[in-house]
Amino acid sequence: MNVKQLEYFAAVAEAGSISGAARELHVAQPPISRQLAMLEDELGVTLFLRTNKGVELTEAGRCLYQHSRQMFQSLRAMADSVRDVSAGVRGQLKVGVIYSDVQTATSLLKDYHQKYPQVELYVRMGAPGDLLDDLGRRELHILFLRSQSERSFGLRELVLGEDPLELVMCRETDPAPGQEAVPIQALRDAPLCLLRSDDLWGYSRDLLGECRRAGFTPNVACQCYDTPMEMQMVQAGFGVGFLPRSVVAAHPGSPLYTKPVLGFTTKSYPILVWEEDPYQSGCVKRFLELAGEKKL
Amino acid sequence: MNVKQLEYFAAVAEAGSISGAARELHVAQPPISRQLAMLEDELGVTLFLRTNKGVELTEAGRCLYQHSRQMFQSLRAMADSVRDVSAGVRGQLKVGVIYSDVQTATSLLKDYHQKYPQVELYVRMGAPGDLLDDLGRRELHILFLRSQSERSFGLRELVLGEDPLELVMCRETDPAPGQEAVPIQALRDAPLCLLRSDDLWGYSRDLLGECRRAGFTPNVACQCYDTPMEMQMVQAGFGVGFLPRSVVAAHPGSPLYTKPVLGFTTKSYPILVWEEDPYQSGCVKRFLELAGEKKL
DNA sequence: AATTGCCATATAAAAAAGGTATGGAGGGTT
DNA sequence: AACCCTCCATACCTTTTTTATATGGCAATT
Repeated sequence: MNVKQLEYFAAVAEAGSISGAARELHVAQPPISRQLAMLEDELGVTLFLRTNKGVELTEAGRCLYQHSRQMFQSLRAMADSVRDVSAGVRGQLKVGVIYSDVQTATSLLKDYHQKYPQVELYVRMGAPGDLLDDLGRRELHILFLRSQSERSFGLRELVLGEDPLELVMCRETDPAPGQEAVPIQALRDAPLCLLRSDDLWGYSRDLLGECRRAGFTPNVACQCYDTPMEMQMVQAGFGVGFLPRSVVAAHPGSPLYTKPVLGFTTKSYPILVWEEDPYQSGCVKRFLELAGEKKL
Repeated sequence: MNVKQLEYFAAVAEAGSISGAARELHVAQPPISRQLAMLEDELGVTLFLRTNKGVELTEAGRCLYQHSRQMFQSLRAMADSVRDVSAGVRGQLKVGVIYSDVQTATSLLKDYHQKYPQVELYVRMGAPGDLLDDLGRRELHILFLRSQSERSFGLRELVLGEDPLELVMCRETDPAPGQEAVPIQALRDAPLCLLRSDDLWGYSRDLLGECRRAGFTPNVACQCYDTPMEMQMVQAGFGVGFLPRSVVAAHPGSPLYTKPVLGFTTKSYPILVWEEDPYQSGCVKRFLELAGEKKL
């Protein structure tokens, strides 16, 4: 059974005659007769009653006609669907996001979803190491990370913005109350809650280095495995945290607030990370395009 | 787009390589390469990533693969469906039944439905004239009628059985209480409820002729257009009816009962009537076959 | 009786698909 | 490092399939 045979068949059914269908299809009459006969042969069924002024569908022919209409529609839908997937209009996009990039990610993903509403989005939050593992296993397409994550070979990245690193505190733990910025010396006695320094974020290390340069070793009250936990600890009064400003700014109702460290200008950069791959899926390509535009 | 192209494509997708699919399909490798390229060209889409040890589906390819599996299934289902319709295993059967044939019809249709459960049955009850009109308009395939209906040209019929014509009465109107059969003379004074004599049933006429031969003209209290109405009138005490025995026997709880007219042997024959047509639909053919077997 | 429109068949021409030979590319092996 | 092996793509030729042309039969209409 052939698509062309079905098309001929449907044309004959609609024209009510073989020669009529031939005129409609701009082919000669005998080929249609023959293809029809072959179709009937293959099915072992009479599809038309041949009368002297045309042909008439049998019950089986009517059945085939209905099915073939659906078949044509399915074929069109299939082609469209495939083209959409290829263009990145339809498909799947699996994204990993570290805790501190939630705001950046949700904002960009919102724009993306508005532009490509048919793409199924899968989003997971996690520690950068886990996310990078999943990226390597091709279980994620794109990660939202921070710039100081360690680089693996074959990964590409796109900087999405910049984010000053600031101290996080609440009123009770503020090491420099009333001041806009905190002098580094004010950290001499303030207990700190930092992200684990052997984790992929490097900025805790940077702060410690700054303190050492200022002549003291700070009091690290707690090492946190992830950003939300650090914020919880800071909020509980364990000490002063140190995070990208936007992370804290994203919780407007929170008692926490941030202040820059005087003279400390190192910044954190939210980045996209993905596998180098010349045959990237359409969805990933479109997403990266959009991210590139948004950044400009 | 071609079914063969889809088959090649699916085989390649399953084998993971073009040459593997070629071995599987017992064709050379280049034709498959070529058909695949043509399919990709037509869709404007890359379906496989060519690697050095085979090929790998792209997202679009995966999409096409899923669709094509469904497509193959639909094609098979279509062919099966068409063959079933042609064989009369699936389809529609539209049947008309006169009032007095309800028992015969339901019994035969029950057997038919048991044997061909996938056929959609449409059943309507009506006066023989209306049913014959619908048969002529091809809105019904088969009628259950009685033998004395007038014959139209091009109609065929099959006798399904025989049914003695008997008087219908209740205790109050019994013209020969205590007797097994009613002598014709007992009808001299009994009011009769008969089916319209110019209707297609002729047996009312036969009874009147019998009375005339016995030397009297009976008292026709009421002419009924249909059998159920006649039974209602008889039950209401208007008079004695005259119907095929099975019609009354089908109402076991009824106060009505029948008795033969002494010496009256004309019978009513339930028949099937259908259009003479060499290209009868499969369902009709199977139904008539079954009716023929049952009769034997 | 002749004409017309329809479908089916036979044959020749065109198109499509398949087969063979071959080359380049990337891995693995010696 | 040279070689071989597998895989895919291309070129070219052969076979098959499909189309077009010509023709005949059939039934209905003029």
